[in-house]
Amino acid sequence: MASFPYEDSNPNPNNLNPNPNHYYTPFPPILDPASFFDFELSDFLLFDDNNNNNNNNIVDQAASSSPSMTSSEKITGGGGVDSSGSSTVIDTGSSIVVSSGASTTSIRSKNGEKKRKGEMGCRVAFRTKSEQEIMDDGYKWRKYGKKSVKNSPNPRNYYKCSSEGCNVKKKVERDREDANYVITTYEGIHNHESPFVVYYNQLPSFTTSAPT
DNA sequence: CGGATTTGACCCGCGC
DNA sequence: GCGCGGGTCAAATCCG
Repeated sequence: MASFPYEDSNPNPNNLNPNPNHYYTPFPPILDPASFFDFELSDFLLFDDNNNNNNNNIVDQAASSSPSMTSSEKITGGGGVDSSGSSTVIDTGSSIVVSSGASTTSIRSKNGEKKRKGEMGCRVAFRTKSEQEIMDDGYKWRKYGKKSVKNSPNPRNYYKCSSEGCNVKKKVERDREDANYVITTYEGIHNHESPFVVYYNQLPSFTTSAPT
């Protein structure tokens, strides 16, 4: 497997992950994504709030303008997450983008105090070809909102990680151009292990090392 | 019956 | 200042 950036052993001192004790992205170390996920991984999108002022448009660009290769070029060329850029490309035409979360947009917490989105940690968006919008990524999510999106016939669903004390959120929406694709955006970093990982590590026939 | 989901209302930032 | 759009809340409802 190409080197996904979700491993916590990233030696890069510029690693944007504020919490090196956990996975760089919300993904558990799935050994065989093709079997674990019932969808075709088609397009990863990179957010780089530090280097790109308009990073929020990346999803829109990838969603509205069909060629997914453009997003790949952004990632490899920008190298916002890892200057080497090599870890961002996972497959031809597919790329992953992780944001450090430096957005200045304020959000409101329950008690009324404001937080910056940047404090949410990294943000990861990717597009997948799937009939299902709900993808089991090993974490337990609780739906807390649904909104129709402008210029899109498809609603956007909002989920929070149901683990206590974990503020990771994800948004799921269908590609406005191609309903066969689902755009998933993760915000924040889990402060706990994936239940899948815990279970996985307990299996006697497997160790923590991932196969090649 | 308890937890998850639904869904309309509400809040806030931003652009005009 | 106002309207729009995105994001969140929370009561009602659903479901196992």
